[in-house]
Amino acid sequence: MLISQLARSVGVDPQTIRFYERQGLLPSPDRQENGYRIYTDQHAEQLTFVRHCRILDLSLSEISELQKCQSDPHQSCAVVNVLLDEHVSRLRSRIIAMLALEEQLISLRKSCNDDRKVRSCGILSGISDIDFQ
Amino acid sequence: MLISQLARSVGVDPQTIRFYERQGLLPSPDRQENGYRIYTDQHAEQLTFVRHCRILDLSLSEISELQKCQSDPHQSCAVVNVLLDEHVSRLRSRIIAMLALEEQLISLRKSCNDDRKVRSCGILSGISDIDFQ
DNA sequence: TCAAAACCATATAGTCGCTATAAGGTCAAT
DNA sequence: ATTGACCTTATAGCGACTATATGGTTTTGA
Repeated sequence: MLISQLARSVGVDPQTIRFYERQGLLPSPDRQENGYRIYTDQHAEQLTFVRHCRILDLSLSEISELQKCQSDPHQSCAVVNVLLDEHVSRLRSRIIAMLALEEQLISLRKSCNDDRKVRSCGILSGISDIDFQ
Repeated sequence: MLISQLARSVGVDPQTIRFYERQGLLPSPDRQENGYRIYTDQHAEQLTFVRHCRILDLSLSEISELQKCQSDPHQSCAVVNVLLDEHVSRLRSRIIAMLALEEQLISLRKSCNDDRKVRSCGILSGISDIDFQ
C-alpha cells in the first residue's frame, strides 16, 4: 500500500506519517524501486495505535514509552499503569483549572450585559481589577 | 524602573516583557543613556492587564483586540462582549471534550488493575481496540 | 583597584505536533 | 506530449514563550 492509501485508511495526512517515521514512532517501511514507501497491514495497525494514543492526548514521547513496553511482552505492565495514572491526574487538574477559569470568565462577562460604551464597560476594568490569588 | 524590577513586580520573566514589546502588546519604553529600558507604573499596569488576560487564556491577538477597544473609550463595548462570549464557548467545548477523554482513560485504566505482564495487560490492547466513534 | 557577580542588550534556536510550501521526480491516461 | 495525480526531500511556520550565545554595563566587595 502506498502512503496516501495508508493515510486515507487511517484518516491522517501523508505528511503526518512521514513525520511519525522521522520521530521514530513508525518503522521505516521498505521502498519500491522508485523510492516510494510501501506499507503493510502491520504498519496500519501501528499507525492506528499511535493515532488512538493521540486522541487520548498522550504525547509522542509517552507513545514511544508505550511502544517500548509492547515490544517486550514479558515485562511488567506497571510502567503502563503509572503512565496512564499520571496522564489522568494531569488531565484532571487541567479540567479543574479550566472550570475555575470558566467561572471567572462568566462572572466577568456578567459585569457588562448591555451595549454600553467601552468607558463604562465592566469587563475591561474587571480584567485589570480581578483578584487572581 | 528597570526591566527586572518590573518583571519581579508582575511575576514574569524579563524575556517575556521584551517578547510582548516585540509583539506590540506593550509600548516601547524610553531608554537610559546606556540603552536600558526604563518603565513607569503605567507600563506595569499594562503588563498586568496582559498577564491577567493570559491567565484567562486569551490569545495574544485577542488581547491586542481588547487593547484597541481600551484606546477608544467611546466605542461600543459589544466587541468586548462578543470576544468574551466566544472565548467562554470555546472553553466550554474544550472542557466537555476533556471530560469525555477522562472517562475513556479511566475505563481504559480499569482494564488493568494489578501488576501483570504486558502481554496480558488490558490497556495496550484496549488502546488498539477501543471504539472512538 | 580589580575582578566577579549581577545586571542589561540583541539575535537566534528550541519546544510540541503537526501543517504548509517549495522544488523536483514518477507514473497513468489522454 | 502534456496534464494531473501521485511520490520524494527539505525547509519554514504556528503560539507563547523559554533557553542559549555573545557581548556591554554596573555594582559589590576583598
